[in-house]
Amino acid sequence: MTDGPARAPAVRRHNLGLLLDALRGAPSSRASLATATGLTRGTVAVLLDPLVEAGVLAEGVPTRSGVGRPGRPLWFAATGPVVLGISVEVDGIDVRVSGLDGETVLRARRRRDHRRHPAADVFARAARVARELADRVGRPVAGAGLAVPGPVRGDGDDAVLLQAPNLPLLRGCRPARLTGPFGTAPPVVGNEASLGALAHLGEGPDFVYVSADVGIGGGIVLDGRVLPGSRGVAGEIGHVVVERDGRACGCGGSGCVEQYAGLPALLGDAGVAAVPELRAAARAGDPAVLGALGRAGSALGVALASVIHVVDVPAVVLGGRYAELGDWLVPAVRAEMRRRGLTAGPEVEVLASAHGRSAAAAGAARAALDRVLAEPDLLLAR
Amino acid sequence: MTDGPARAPAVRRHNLGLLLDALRGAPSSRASLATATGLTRGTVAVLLDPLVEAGVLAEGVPTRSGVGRPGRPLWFAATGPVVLGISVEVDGIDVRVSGLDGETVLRARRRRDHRRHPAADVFARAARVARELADRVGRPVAGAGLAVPGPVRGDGDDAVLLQAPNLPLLRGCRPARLTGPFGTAPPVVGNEASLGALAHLGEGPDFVYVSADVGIGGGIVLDGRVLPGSRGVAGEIGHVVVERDGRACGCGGSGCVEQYAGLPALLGDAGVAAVPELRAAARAGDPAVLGALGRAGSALGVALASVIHVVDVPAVVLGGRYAELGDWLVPAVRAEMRRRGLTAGPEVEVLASAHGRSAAAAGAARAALDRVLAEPDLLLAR
DNA sequence: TCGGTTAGTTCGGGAGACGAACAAACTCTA
DNA sequence: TAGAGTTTGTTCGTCTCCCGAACTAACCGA
Repeated sequence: MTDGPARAPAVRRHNLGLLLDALRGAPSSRASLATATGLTRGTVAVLLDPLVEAGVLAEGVPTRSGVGRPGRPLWFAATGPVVLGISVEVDGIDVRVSGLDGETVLRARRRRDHRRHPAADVFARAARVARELADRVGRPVAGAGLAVPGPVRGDGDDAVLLQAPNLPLLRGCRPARLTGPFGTAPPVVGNEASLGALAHLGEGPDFVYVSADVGIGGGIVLDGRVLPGSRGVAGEIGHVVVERDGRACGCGGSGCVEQYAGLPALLGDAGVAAVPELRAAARAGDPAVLGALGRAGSALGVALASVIHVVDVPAVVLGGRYAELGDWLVPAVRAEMRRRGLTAGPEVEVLASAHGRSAAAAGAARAALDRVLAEPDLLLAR
Repeated sequence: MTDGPARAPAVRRHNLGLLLDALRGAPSSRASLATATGLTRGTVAVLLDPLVEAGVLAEGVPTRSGVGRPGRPLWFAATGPVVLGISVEVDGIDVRVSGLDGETVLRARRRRDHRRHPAADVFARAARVARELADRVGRPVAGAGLAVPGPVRGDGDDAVLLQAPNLPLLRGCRPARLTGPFGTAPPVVGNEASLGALAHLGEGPDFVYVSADVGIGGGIVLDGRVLPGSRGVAGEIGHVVVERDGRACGCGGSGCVEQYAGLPALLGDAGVAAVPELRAAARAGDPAVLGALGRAGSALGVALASVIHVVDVPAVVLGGRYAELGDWLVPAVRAEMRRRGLTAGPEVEVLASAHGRSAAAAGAARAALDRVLAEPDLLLAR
């Protein structure tokens, strides 16, 4: 409701969003929803009854609890609409189907090298895979989120993928037009790291997410929303400087964290070829590998100290391939940040992502869910 | 309208805010406001007539323009309510009185060393000075903004000044309770650098503001609002790292920009005692001083490159004492950012503040104005 | 002087939330 | 076991606020 005049329906939409948001936590009766949201019991009934009618919400038997007439709990129906999270990656497609309560219903990963395929082909295929999965679930689709491997500007059908370092053929395309709509609306399109951040909202409404893949990406979540940036490239934490006259970087600068804590740098420093190997050596106690991990974590800690001084969030989540290396990186990052006046633990928490490589699809589903619950008409349109 | 249920009055408030916002630009007739906002002519009249009645808005004579009945322009009355911007600083109080159109009506600076005075005394005096100024203007006060020299957590009466490096006696106080309300509401309380940023909204809705005084402060403005931070200390750009093993900093870390581009570092490097002297020497072409300015600007550019990679804004404004040194700092900052892949000019603009030392009071007035226009009931309450 | 056009006002209607009243369902107590 | 007390869900009248259409007012041009 940032722009444009408000009319009566906007009030309904707002209040319905409030109710669905409250319902996200646990099943509740109309009366408890009323006290939770500040609405009247009557209003709650008027707003939710159409959704019960439409099969979006299910109504349980009265649950006795203390004195008075017991309330009948409402929850998101197990046969009601779902949202899709779709992540288009260099080497495949990752899809997740979630219920409106956020629970994962089904997930799948299809491996395929996308580097030689044109944008229309890649996104059409992604959409097909996602729709097949939804068909298998047999529940209507209320919306979708689409994670893409590069910065995005604009929203919905007009969203354009500005560049894609690892998939040059996708550059400049409009992903939502290539997939078509899901339910009645185009998918929410976002950068994979930005959307990946959203998968970690359980950690709180404010945090920084840093994810390593080929480069270092990230997302900054403030008040439950990802910082978009005016050109769609916010959260490029890989190019935060840790040493002004340090190693040359592909961006043209020198001393960017990516050159110290990026996967290529880390693997090179450790003298191994791939992450699983690195993990195994670290677990075996290889001192050279442990040293490399400590140095990478320390560089990351320097960069994150800068970031946190700027955006002031109380938590850091390490994701992507970093998640697999959390046992060694997290302590190193913590130590460096503590050294820089940010008391890790009570003040700034540092932790490894529990999602790992599927964070983008999970976050895309979450973005779709947020959209649908904020725009509940999408649930009744079909 | 982030939280809580929406009722009919919220719609009115929203739409009235929309109208006043549209009116901020230039006088407009009811009909043109209607087309600008998407409301009906009738609705515009219903919403604005009480404000005309109350003397907040003034109505002009019909202005003939083309065919048809000419509209009667409305604007913020020159005798209507004003907002106050108050900045409490180490060495004095800066106050600005602004009309609802944002025009400055009156300003004043009272010098006084605050270091030995307790918080209650300092803020009571600031409030008295501000109220005196408002009395002299003879227009009612609709609201105020209060800039304080340290990080702030909370809002309104509950806002607490977490610390004040240069005025230790103010630490932990609740400024809004010490000044009392202005109009019917407590002042908007914010950090001087955060609010100072708001003074530069003319440059666009998204930018980074960096201000040097004793330390380096800053504010990040996104979509016209200052990033608050979860602990009230967002925008601490002074502690962005430029050289991980560089000079030790008071924050406990090492290599923070503040140690390279802060005023003490800059003056020490240049071998002069104060900013005016520095300016004079630079203007005279003193090579040592020019070198020091170049080095400081370059360090600042490194830090700002990091910041911009994180928050992705298209402009940087140098304020505080930096503003006076813009002629030499701006080119150095630009050069360093360009070197790091951020094309200064078209992509990221770098410029010096036109407000200089009065930015905090100006920004505080702007914050108050935004609050009042978003909550137009404040205009009718008195 | 009379259409054409735009501005401002008035009035009926609709959307949506509130509050009070009421029926339903359960617990507790005498 | 009956009734009092309590809480839930529903219904209905009322209020606020907006829209759209109709009407009057004011100005231009032929």
